[in-house]
Amino acid sequence: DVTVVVFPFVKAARKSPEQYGQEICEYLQQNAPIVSAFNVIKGFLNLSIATDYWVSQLNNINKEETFGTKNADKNAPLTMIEYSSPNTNKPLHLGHIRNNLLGYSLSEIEKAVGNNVVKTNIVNDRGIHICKSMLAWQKWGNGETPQSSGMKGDHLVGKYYVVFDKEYKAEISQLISQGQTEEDAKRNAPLILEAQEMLRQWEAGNETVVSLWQEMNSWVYAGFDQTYKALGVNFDCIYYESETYLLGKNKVEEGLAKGVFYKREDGSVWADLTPDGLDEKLLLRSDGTSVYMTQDIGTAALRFEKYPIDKMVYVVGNEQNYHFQVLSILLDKLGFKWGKDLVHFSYGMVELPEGKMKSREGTVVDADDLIKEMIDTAREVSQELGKLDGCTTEEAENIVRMVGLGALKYFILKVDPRKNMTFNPKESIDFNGNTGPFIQYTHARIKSVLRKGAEQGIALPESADKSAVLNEKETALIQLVAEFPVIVKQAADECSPAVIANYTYELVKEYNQFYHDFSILKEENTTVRDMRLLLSINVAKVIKTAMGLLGIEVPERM
RNA sequence: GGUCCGGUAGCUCAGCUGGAUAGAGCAACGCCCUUCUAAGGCGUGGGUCUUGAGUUCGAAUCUCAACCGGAUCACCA
Repeated sequence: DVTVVVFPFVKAARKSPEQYGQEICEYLQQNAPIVSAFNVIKGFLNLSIATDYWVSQLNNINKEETFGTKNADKNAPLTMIEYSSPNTNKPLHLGHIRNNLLGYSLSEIEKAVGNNVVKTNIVNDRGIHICKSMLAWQKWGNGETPQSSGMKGDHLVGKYYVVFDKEYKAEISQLISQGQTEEDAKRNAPLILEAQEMLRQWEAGNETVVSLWQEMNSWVYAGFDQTYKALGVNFDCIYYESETYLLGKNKVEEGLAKGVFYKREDGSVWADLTPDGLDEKLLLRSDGTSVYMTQDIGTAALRFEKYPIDKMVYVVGNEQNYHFQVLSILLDKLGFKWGKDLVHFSYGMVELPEGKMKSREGTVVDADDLIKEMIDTAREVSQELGKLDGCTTEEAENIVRMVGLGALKYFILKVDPRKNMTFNPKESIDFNGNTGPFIQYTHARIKSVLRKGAEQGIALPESADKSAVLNEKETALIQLVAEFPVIVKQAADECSPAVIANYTYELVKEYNQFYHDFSILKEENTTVRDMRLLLSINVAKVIKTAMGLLGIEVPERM
């Protein structure tokens, strides 16, 4: 009799031959009544476990200049990633931070798997919301500027957006007390009428309005640049809605001519998506002006004209799932072959313990405030622990900045991007446990060992000797390090920086145990010592590379 | 109401392409610095993986249903 045993090999990659062999043997003992087969397999596995297997793995790893990161050649596929897309009427907040970090990390990961990447941004620099800030500034600003007030430009403009909202609400409640319904009051309040008039003036090219608009936007851009710089994100090309919002109209007109869309009696243009299981969608208002969707069609067309894009990724919150579903179908209907292929990287919202952030209710976590708080906390912790006592102020500040930002970025990137996440401002972000600083600390520790080694005249090894005997921690570490390129690939496939974050944590945890249990420089057997040094060097390299993919810097000491 | 997403320890999250005793961190308690950085390591307690059926040798993982929570369905962006 012959019994065929099918054994799951799926997880085999993460286990050593010893572990895996033992598993197979145990399984067979329990499940397969074939003693001879059991013995054959056992014998085979014993043969396959060469003593120098893991050492040679380590040497292979060491030969790779970088881990899973290649320099893309010109012919490699081009991925365009859009992220950030802020409105220019208020400063960036925690939601934007998540968007920015995900977008940036995603582009780094795309590069790491060999693609060319163009990072882009669409700035919503026009519309009624900007007019609200402008109007409030005109009425109550007394000519205040970033220079005169010392305020960051985006915060200044945001302040007047809030002022508008306050005054607008006051008008509404007054109108309601005069007997109007809430709906009517919202529509008839003098302030909103004035803002709408201002938007019409802007579209008509009124010089005063346009120059005010330009001035206030320039304040905002200066502010945004500062925040982007602090966060360490950047863009290869930036699109402005004011320059692209009319372009979609042509495409819609073409679609209308082709009979893809239809016009209603009042002159508005619609797409009928009921065959796709969706509703009807407005594309041009009855007065001929364009809406959000029209603009996105135009911007997409513009981008594809300029770049040979193979993959277009929109990093936009999951509240816009419907929008991108529709956009994809519309582009397809218009005959753009890439319409169906666009990727909406739909990330979850950042929520506070009491619920969603609402800018109107002032329950937003401001990006600049948060960044500053994180760095301040890092400074306090460092001082308490006396970690940076030997450093110059400049060095210390740089390290403190890296650690504070590392804590913030890792906190956000370690969770699955698709899921909503909770941020509790009262319980500030931790510096212990599964955190950015924990990982940075391990890197600094390794660097410290290497420095000490150099001081003692121990040369850094080029390769490990095959006679080195490995302990369990060491083989586990080599396995983890060797796995890194697979992880990067997986992160790219799943569009998930969190995969890299969680892997790095696992690696670092393992290294800390090793570090605690075994000494490196004090090891008397130089073969073992060199192997450990080589292992440490490679762990540090992986940490640095992996954190780099998350946009997190790692210090040499901390 | 239609569509989509989620529900794992007190809290924040991994694990989900089916596989062994469901893992971390935080919080609580206890231990370890004359030894390469204690932002570290070790240990203890803490679970009906929302519920119920189904498929399977085997389900946190796949299917269906229910319950709970969120998003979305604008002549806003």
